[in-house]
Amino acid sequence: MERILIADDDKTSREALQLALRRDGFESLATQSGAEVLSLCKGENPPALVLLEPALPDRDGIEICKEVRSFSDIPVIILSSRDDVAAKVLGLAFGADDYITKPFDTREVMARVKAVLRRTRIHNKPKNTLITYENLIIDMNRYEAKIGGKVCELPPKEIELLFHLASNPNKVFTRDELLDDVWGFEYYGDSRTIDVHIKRLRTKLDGVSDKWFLKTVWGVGYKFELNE
Amino acid sequence: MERILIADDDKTSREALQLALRRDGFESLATQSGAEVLSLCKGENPPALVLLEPALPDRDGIEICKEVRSFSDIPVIILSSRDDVAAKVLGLAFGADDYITKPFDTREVMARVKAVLRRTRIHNKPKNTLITYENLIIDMNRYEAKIGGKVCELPPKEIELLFHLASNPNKVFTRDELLDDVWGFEYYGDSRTIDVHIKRLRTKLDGVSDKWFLKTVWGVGYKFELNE
DNA sequence: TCAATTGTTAAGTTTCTGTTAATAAACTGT
DNA sequence: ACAGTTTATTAACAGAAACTTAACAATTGA
Repeated sequence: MERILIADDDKTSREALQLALRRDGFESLATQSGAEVLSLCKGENPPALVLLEPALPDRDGIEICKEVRSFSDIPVIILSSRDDVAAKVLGLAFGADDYITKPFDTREVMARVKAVLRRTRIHNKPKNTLITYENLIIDMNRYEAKIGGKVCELPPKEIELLFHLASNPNKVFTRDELLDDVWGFEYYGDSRTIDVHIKRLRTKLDGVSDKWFLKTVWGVGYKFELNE
Repeated sequence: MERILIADDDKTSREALQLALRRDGFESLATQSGAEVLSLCKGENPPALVLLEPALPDRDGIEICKEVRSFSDIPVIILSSRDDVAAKVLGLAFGADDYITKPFDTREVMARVKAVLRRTRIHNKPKNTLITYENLIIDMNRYEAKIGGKVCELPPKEIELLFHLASNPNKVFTRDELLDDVWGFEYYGDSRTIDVHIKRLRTKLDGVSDKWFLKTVWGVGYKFELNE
């Protein structure tokens, strides 16, 4: 779930935005302080996007935008008042991704939030997308695996798990590492889940090759074992 | 002969520009309406460049610039008044290629027009507008598809989507990527839209060939699957 | 205006995913 | 080697998530 940070000192706007965000399945987080925007963006778990009112009490919004841009790519949408053209202009000049004029229609805000997230998501997609071994090809571009020339349909979680293991052949991963790497940082669930997915992969890759297979490392985790 | 579109509500400017353009061997075309700028740029025979005064009577010039950029690469030069800094900056932020401050020297305008055209011509390499596979031809020049020799009428969005998918056979596109690539960055809409268009395409291409079809990649997106 | 295209919504269906619990296997200390 | 303990395998189920589809609403252009 993506978290959106709302920085606005007007309570009414803030609440309207939080409500709209929640309705569309976003997590939200509000502050009135520019300093806090910065510390949240710098912190452990930065928001996916910032909705920024440029006239915050403690700091100039444009400065905030500039500074956020100096250390991260977190997208920023400026929530300027109708007549505050200067803020819009400067914001965009300093790297804001969009602007919205107050008073706003929350549906428009949501649409723009989604559009900006969509745009920014695109260019951080994985680069290295193809792995080939003896009679095994994993192509994350096509989202399919070829085993002995035959295309094997694998659901997303399974192919991602296989891809991750096969990207580091012979390296053992603990279940916790796999949950972090494949399921993602914030996943909270039982690590037996891994076992089940390994099992499902195994039944599909069963006896295909003796050069590679999914090996259990007892008491530790799993690895993609590759010989010769 | 390249055609330049002048969008300005001031008759004096317009005539000065038209004269200068003609003298340098350009065709010109003038309007006072923002809506017309858009329809001309979208039309059959779009201009090679737009000279845009941001304060048009019917629409905000910046919006126009943004919108033109959302569906094409036609270069735009902003003709802002001396004190309208906001328009300049916003215009550039939204993809304008240059700006000129009024009152202008027509020789300077011509120099910039030529410079911008030179720059953009380099990028506008001829695009591949024809795709052919086993009994499928997509001709984006004519905006039509032939399937088994028979012309199949497809509305614009559908053929654009099909063309884009078919341009990268077997590659999976997420809904977000398709919205960006086919609908454009500025599109604010729901990604379920993709599903509906896929469905419409499918009913039209149904069972035409077993060499290719539109495939759902569960949890990821869609692809144009091509065999052999 | 009408008709065609495009976008939205919601119900219905399919596929996948995580959990549980029973069973099997591997290790441990004696 | 044995009993006891820990860990892994497996199948079955329930719920969640994703896709399909149809019908309707909005938009666009003739």
